[in-house]
Amino acid sequence: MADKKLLLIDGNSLTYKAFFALFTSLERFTNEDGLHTSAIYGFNRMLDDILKDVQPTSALAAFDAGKTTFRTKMYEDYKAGRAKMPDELREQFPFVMDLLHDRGIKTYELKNYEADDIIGTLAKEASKKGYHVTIITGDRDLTQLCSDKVTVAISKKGVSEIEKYTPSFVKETMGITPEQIIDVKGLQGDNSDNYPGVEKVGPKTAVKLIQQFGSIENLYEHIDEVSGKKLKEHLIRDKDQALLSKKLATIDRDAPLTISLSDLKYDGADNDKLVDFYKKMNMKSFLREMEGASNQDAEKLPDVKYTVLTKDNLDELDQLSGEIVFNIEMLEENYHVAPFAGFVIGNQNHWYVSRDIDLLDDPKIKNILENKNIKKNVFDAKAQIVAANRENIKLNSVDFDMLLASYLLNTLDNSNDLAKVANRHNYYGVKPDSEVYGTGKKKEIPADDHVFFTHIVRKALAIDELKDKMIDDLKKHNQLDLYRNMEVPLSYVLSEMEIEGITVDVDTLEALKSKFTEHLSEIEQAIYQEAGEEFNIGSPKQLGEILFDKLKLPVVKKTKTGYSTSVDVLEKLAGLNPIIDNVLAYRQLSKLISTYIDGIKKDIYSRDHKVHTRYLQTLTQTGRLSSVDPNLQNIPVRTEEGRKIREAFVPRHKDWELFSSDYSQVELRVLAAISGDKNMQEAFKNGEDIHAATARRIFELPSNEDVTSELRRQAKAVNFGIVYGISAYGLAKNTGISRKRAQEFIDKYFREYPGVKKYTEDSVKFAEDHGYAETIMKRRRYLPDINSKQFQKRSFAERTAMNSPIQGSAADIVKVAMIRMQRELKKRGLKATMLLQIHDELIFEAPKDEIPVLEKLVPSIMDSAVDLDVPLKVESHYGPNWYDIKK
DNA sequence: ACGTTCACG
DNA sequence: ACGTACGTGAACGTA
Repeated sequence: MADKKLLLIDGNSLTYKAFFALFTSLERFTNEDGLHTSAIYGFNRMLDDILKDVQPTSALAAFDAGKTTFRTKMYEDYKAGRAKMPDELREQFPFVMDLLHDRGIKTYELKNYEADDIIGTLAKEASKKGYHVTIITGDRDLTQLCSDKVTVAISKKGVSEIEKYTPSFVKETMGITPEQIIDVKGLQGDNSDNYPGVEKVGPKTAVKLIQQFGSIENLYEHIDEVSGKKLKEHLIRDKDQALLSKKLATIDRDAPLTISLSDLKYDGADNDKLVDFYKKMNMKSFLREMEGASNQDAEKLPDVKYTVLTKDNLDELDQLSGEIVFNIEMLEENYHVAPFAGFVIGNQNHWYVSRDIDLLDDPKIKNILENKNIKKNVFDAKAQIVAANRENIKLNSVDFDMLLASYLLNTLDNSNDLAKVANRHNYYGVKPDSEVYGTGKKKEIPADDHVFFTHIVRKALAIDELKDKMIDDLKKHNQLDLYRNMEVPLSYVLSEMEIEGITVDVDTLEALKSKFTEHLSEIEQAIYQEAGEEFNIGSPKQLGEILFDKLKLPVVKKTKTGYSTSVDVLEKLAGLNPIIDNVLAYRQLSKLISTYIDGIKKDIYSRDHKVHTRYLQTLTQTGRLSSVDPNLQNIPVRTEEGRKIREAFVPRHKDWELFSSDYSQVELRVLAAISGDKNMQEAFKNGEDIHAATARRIFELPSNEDVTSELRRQAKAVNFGIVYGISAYGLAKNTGISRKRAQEFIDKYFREYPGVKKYTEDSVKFAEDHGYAETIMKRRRYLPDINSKQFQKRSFAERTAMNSPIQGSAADIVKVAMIRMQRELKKRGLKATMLLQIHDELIFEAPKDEIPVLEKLVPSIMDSAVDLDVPLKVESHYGPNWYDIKK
């Protein structure tokens, strides 16, 4: 006889888990009746995985029967004070049960008992009868049911990750046996179930006590052996509570069930009903999977018709007008150099394709692409503009960029794979690139014309199909202005900057390299001397062994894998052994050589001696840009040696100069403006040094007294802390002051800047209510963890809620300035060219005689980019290279 | 592929 | 009791 396998599903817990895992996507999961379906969807995903994994012969889903249970009789406040279940979740429960029935799984609830007890009772009975039992839940407390016959699978983050607990795994992760979980819970209590345990005893202490004494009962028999006077007092005083809490935590394994194991046979789903259910729920991906499973080769992707373009049928394109989809297909991500695989152009009346990119150069196509009256719909406008430019075509009038729109709607929906983005917007008529092209070494353009052309046409069709809906969604978010007047125009600006590139002088890099290399080998020898042996200094592992095992330096911090040897650790050890300073110098030099000399050299194009970075416009969660291949936003500046790297960045013509303008304290000004804090606004309006002004306030210095550099430094740290979403812990750690002192600073700061205090509270509240944070230009960042029960997750989301509007609004401002700047340069016919953006700084190259113009023009455009209640301040510098840029 | 370290705003 | 300052990218060593 086959193995008997029972699957027990904690219905309530998994539905909850699924709902919150997909919380950010709540609005995406609805059916035609307006029913939310996120929890149903997530639940089904988990169910799929666990059914595949376990292959049960019997199954049951248990649910809670209601609020009152035998536990509320024992303790009135059990689970009291819980946040009310959101309506969007409550409405989904009946459908989760329907789903289970259609999938052939019974559901069961029992008055006065919780789902846990049903599961505990059946698990006990089944293991006696020789079943292997798997319990799937989101609740760690159920691990108390683990045994050699019972595995508890806990769904972790998301809907797809689970962790399986066996008795040995419980021991390993928690340090106690499954049976002891209730003892630990008895001592520590449970906040979410609202019972107390023993005062001042948390998880750490509870586990330690139970490891020592085995159980609560035995602990109280040997109460005299407990070390710690206060601890003992608390234990004695709260004894009754501890025993009660243990009882509350204990799952009842003898509940009076009215069903038996023989009722739970599992024979798989009722496929017809399930198809109907998925249709009703608008769950196309599950439908497709079912259809795929029943009919392997008939894929339910749209059939597409297309014409293969040749030199001889280009006249047909005349019929294209109004708006078209256009896509040059590239399999590599760097569109400056990626080989072209082919292209698609057209609309739903007619698609045209070809592998021959040179066709684009024919006026019959070129005129369409350059025609400003024909709207272009694309996926990743900047990539398409740059790619078209390689064929000497100006791709005018991009109207819809599916990637950009998706990113603005939700910064997390920014995959470079069109199919993934389409799926996020409930469109499934296109395969992921990986399925058509393969991945890694095997990635290639399909040799079969039909396979390749069908795929790129389906991609084009997806863009066309999704345009109206996504534009409409932008409207609903109030983001149409952000999309049309900021991000799309910016794509053009960035493409021009990338195409232009910045010149790098290789000889300067080489000269620096030989200097650095010489210095490096001296330091290397010194380190070997001091260590008494040769080793790989670049290996944190070997370095750790030398410093902490051989030289016996004190261990300050550990990482997951061993000793930490990071800068802040080494700086604490600096006085103890001269080797430390040498290691720091070694690290700095090898970083400069590998990343900024050898690294940059790899990215220089031989054709023009320039680097052409790509700005990623749809990556960061705040709205900033990032820069890759190479990253030009982190070229060294803070140390003199590193700064020298900047000598190699030069204007493209002799006698030209580099010109740079940067915002001064833009983030603090944004904070002053959006918080409305009068005191901080006043300081900026009076042109004060904000860090000094802050120091005067928090240290209560007379207004005419000079601020010492030390006090200014401390005030600056607090200002930074505020921008990052302050906590006493973080401020203390970063500045080296005590946590108490840090808290005093923060308190004083908030008294002096009450508007800022209100801002921090309001921005958290806004995120809690709306689920996202927002910038001055309506850029959004969703914060799913803002209502998390886990302190760490929630705290992080709260800091993000404070920081994102600040960092994001600053990013908005720079973007506006860039667009206006580019227009102004063109309008005035200047030769000056915008080359780089480094978050709060714009860098140009220009003939010397245009420098006086730029000195006036750039700051005036930057400081008037937006209208705030606080003035923006801009400073400018120029010189013959990026290093010698001076006032 | 992942973690650590370090470069920038 | 919890234990992180916000946002990035590249190189390297280790698995």
